[in-house]
Amino acid sequence: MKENECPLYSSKIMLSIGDALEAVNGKWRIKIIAALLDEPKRFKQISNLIDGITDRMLSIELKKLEINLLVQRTSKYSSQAEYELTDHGRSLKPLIMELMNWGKLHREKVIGKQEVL
Amino acid sequence: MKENECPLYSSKIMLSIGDALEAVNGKWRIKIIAALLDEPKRFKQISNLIDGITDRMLSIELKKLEINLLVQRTSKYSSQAEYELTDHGRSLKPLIMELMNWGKLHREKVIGKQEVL
DNA sequence: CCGCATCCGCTATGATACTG
DNA sequence: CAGTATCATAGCGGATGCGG
Repeated sequence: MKENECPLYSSKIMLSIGDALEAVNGKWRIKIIAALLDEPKRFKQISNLIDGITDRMLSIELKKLEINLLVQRTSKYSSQAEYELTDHGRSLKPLIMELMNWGKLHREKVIGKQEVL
Repeated sequence: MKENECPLYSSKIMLSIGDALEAVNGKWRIKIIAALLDEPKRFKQISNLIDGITDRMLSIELKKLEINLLVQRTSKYSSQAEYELTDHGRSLKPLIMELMNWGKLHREKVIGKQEVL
């Protein structure tokens, strides 16, 4: 039975979706990963790329990403730490691409036409 | 300039990601869409497919999905309403597939190996 | 300047009971 | 069956300020 053809609402599927959401959900984590997709960056660089994020949230979310083995912190010296994606983190790239494309589409279709959400 | 080659952290990209996340974020909305991917369903059917969701949350999230034009409610009679995805909602299918596959991978790689998050 | 901790309000989510 | 109303609460996220 091919995975992609089996009932979309099976509980195994829901479980997988739940797992993925847990690792990645919230306002910031996807954006942090997107910011790191091309190359390792330092705290402040990431912070500058993500509009609206506070140091506090960036710090917290980076930690969660480390726990989930998506981001690896390479502390050279103190105050010189760099953050980079693990291979596993990089495996999110297709997902992020999809999200990006869909977001563009969604903006065109829905946002702006109704001024809400 | 090809979209997939341009800097991943450009603010336009971040904006798209933000738009997508807004439409879809939270614990439940992706799962609700997944539950509706194959065919229209009624309130209770959806609720039964999504482990842990309460009537209250399902009601609230369905409303948000309607506002974002992802789900359409076809009220036949009262107490016989059906929910189905709009075309726009269906356009999330590749994203959900990606999420699902990645979630499976993530569970194998990370969850269970460390019992956390 | 870099990252993190404390304090705190607010929003998202939950439990439960109720209505048509 | 298909929701809504009320109440409670954990965690998110912002402001600010501390310690390298």
